[in-house]
Amino acid sequence: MSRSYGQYCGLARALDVVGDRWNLLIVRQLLIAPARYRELIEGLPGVATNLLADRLRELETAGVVERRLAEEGNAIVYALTPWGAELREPVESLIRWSTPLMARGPGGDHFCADWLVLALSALLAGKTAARRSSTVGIAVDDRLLQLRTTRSGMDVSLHDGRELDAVVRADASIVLGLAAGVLTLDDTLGLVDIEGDEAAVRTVFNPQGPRPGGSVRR
Amino acid sequence: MSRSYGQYCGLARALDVVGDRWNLLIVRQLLIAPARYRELIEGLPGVATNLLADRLRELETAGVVERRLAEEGNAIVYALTPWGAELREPVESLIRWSTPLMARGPGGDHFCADWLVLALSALLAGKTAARRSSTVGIAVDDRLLQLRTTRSGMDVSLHDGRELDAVVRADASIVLGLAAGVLTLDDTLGLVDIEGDEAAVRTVFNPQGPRPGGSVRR
DNA sequence: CCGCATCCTCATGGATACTG
DNA sequence: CAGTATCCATGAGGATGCGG
Repeated sequence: MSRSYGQYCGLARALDVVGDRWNLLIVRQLLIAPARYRELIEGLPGVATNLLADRLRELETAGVVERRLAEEGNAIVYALTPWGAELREPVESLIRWSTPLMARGPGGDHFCADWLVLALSALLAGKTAARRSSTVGIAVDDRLLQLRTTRSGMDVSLHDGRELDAVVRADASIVLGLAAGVLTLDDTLGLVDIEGDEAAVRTVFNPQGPRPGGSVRR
Repeated sequence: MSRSYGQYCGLARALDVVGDRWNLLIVRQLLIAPARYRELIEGLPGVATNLLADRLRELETAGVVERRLAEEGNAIVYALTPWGAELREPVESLIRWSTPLMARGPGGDHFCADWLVLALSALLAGKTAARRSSTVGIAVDDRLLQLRTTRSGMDVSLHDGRELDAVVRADASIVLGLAAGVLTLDDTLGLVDIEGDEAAVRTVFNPQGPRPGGSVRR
């Protein structure tokens, strides 16, 4: 790979830059948050260290990734350039497209709760009816994500320590089902733990409110 | 390649299906129009014949592509399944992202005017102010595309023989510049040929009308 | 002709060991 | 910790063959 398609076509030229194996997954990790080399290795199970180094160099010369110096000390942090960050749209489009593939469940695949940051962003965009601002935590495994809704839109990220109006705990596949609209909170009684302001959680995952006849837990 | 990432992540699973080299370009060709094997070879300069056969089989078993029998006779025609056609969104997102890469111009790359069907669709979506319905032809090299605008949106395809309100002729890079909003019709005096209803063309490429002080040709 | 399948060569990816 | 270096398996690319 790394060989150019040699076609004057937007898709072909885009793939010349990000079409090589692992490249878009590196972008995924950096869309979740800037990261150090070691964190990238951990967030990309299966990648070979030399490949990661090669890809980071290629993406840097292409203008997608940049190396920064960490605030504390001399550590290197990789982050997306502004143009690289614009890959959020195509990446989230692919995540939406993959819904039928995710419905099979995890199988034996690796899983990292951080990946849900992008999936939630992709699946909930434009769907959450935010009548009021709130910040909801999503706890999966031992990771905590946060979902902020405002009148102007929503934003998903890793938890940054701020106060949460509510916390939901559930398996990844449940969270994905809720976000994709395949499941409702009422469908998943007993599989989802809610602490705090349940109404805030419903605003995110179940805007139309409880179903006629559905019971509300807790 | 063709090796799975083994990650329970929408992006990784999407790339397991369409991330292999050539796969998304095959999808591109089929988004433009269903095609026969020979047409795919011609629209994918550089692909090896065995690779194309392999990829088509993989995409078929994955449920992205299907083989159909041509109306006349026993020829095989490849087309996208409904799920495969939903790749239009991620593909057009990547095309929008690639705008800086296309601004360099064609260089020595292959070019096929059909590819503009997707680029125009990606770049003009939501931008054309269609006060009235019209059908405009775009002539590049010896190919003719058509662009239909209605109040409900727009649609780009290969010309299907219907009557055209106007025909624009220009180089690919000019057409792309116009579609991306980097160029206006007034910028490109002498580089764009317009026959027929010029107002219909402006509705597509230059909704805000001629610039203050800009002159109108013909 | 069209629609592939085979064969061969070489670049690329994957795994592991190693180094500043 | 942040990468290189090395070796080997795999996959891409090109030419060619072959049945319908």
